[in-house]
Amino acid sequence: MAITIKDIATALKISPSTVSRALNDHPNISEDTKKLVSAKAKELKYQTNFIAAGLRTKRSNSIGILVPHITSNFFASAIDGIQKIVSDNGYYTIICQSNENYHDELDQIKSLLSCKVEGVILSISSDTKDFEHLETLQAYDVPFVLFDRIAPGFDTPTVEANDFTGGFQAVEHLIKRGRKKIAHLGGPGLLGISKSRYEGYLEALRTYDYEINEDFVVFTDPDQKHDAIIEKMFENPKNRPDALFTFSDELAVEAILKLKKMGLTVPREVSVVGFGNSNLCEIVEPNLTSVTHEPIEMGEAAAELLFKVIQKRHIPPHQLHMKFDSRVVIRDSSR
Amino acid sequence: MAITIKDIATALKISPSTVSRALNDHPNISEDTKKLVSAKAKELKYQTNFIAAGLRTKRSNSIGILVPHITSNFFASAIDGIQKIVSDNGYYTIICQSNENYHDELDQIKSLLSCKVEGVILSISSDTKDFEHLETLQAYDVPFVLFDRIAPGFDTPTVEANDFTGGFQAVEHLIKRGRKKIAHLGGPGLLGISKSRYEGYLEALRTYDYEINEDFVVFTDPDQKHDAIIEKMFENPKNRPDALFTFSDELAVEAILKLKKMGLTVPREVSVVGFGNSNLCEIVEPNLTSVTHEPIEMGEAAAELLFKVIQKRHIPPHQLHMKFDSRVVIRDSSR
DNA sequence: TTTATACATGAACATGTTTTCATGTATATG
DNA sequence: CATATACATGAAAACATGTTCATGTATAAA
Repeated sequence: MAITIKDIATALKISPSTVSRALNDHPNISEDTKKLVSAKAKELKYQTNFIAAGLRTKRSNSIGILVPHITSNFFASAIDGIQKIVSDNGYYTIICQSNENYHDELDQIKSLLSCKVEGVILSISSDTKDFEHLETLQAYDVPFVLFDRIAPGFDTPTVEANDFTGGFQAVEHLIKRGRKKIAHLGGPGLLGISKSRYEGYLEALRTYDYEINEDFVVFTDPDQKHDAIIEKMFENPKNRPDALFTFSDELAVEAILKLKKMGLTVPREVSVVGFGNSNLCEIVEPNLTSVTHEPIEMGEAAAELLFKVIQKRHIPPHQLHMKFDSRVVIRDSSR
Repeated sequence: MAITIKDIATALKISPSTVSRALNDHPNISEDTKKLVSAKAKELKYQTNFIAAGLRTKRSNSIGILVPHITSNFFASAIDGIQKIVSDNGYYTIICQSNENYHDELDQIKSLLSCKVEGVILSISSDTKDFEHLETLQAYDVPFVLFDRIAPGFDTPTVEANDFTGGFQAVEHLIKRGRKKIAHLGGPGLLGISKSRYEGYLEALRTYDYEINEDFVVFTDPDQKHDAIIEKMFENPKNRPDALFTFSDELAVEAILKLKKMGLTVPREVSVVGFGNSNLCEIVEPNLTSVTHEPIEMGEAAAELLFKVIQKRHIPPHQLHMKFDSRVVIRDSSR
């Protein structure tokens, strides 16, 4: 049987209230009894029952994290960053996955509400078109921070990469390498980050007076086979792109593998630039040039923002919507 | 303000007890009132307060997962498998990382105890020498399942890969390819799985009457630089291994990259076999031959076992300690 | 001496649910 | 008709904690 504050109370012949206050370092309690209580607590190996405490205070000491999937370099590392801050604050995390699926996302939000999490860090799925569930969060007064993939029109902090400039820089880099026909393999069409990276691509082309060729742009689904798309994009020798900027490193790797299978050499015939600067970059051959995307720093920032909201501390306006700038890490795939 | 069972009760002019029973599908409640209650619950968007329910029932509807780190292909996928079963059972998970660090592991166990998780799936860190914290779990009557990396001598279910036969098969494969001097880059020395894979390596050598050369075996630390180790192992042309079996795919990839830098061709001069059959295998050049290690299936099995213990259902002895057999997936790195 | 004030503590209630025990009604059995 | 039984429900306790309110003591101020 687990021991409670009552046990400590009877052992010391004082009231449970005093024990509770002593443990919570309440100013009304004398130093003497505080010492007595904490000594006894240690002796009896007392562990706070967070459930009971939470029921009373309506605080669960937990926050929820909802991401599309944890088996992804970016999100796994982001969670890493979040958890660091969260445990520093004495909280714990409940991690949920939406599997890039709107209905799962809804369910998970509901279950987070049932757990009475005090806040949520969330990255919307590529399947999500409407945002009623976020309104539900607001209705229940559960603060949340939108992470990486943000939903527009909510008065809540956001943490994202500067996808636009990231895309711009990637393409600018290819242009400066002398590439003339630059293609783009985009992400899921519904996602804002897909659009932003694509806009960056477009803007770079415009800036350098490049012609925009719609055949050179394809948006992809996450669970789709991409081989055929890549093949189609590069099969015509007369009108073949000589460079490719992809939405993610994963896509870039797929592309490199496929291009090599098609007998095209990277980077000589086709240069490739990915997005994410993940560990894959130094494994694939040739090593992949990529745009940085800092999951750990972004995760930490998101968690810190969330705690500021939870603690109702003031957030200076310029910190409310954080954009992490990217840079291009040049490797062999575009040299 | 969140809606409670009382709100439903007053709205329907019945008692909270009836509402509770109706929601929990208690047999004493008539079908009519059940329908009435669930309709009202839906109308008011009632969400069970798991905290309050948990206080009463001493059940938290949560289980803990404690792994060395979630940013690893294997553990991320394992968590995926676990979560599938867990959410099917109406539970949620609290995921903690030990960062391969014994003290963090202790802390996390304590915090899981405070959260009153009903069970724990855990994979010990490579730093863990003693197992007092597991005795604490037992003392508090919290059931746990040891996952992948097991601690010896506990009367609790275990789920692991058959690392011994995995190692054996990997090396047997290299032998059958005609390799004569087979080296082994092992995992952290304290881990049972490192030892088992190494034992499999040894046993294969013995079975085929190979000489055992101690210079060809090195155990590695997880946060150590491995380049120097690999260089040393292969620098001497007179006594250079012609094959390498590594503890993990990550190590194998590191080895392949380093070997190529050293001007050695894989697989002609050195064949390499990894362990894990992760997504890296088809990215690295040449594609990596590897031993399968099924994280999703193992995760599912662990979760199912844990629920059997939690529900005090009988576990047939042969299911108590599950070993997942591996097979060698042959790719270019050993062809 | 009386009154105010600070301080340390205890009694009792509140949190939202589940569950035991009690209760009342309707039906079946003797 | 009286009693037993099943059934549907309500009242109240229980879970472990935090917190409000009350209380008593000791010290300081008038």
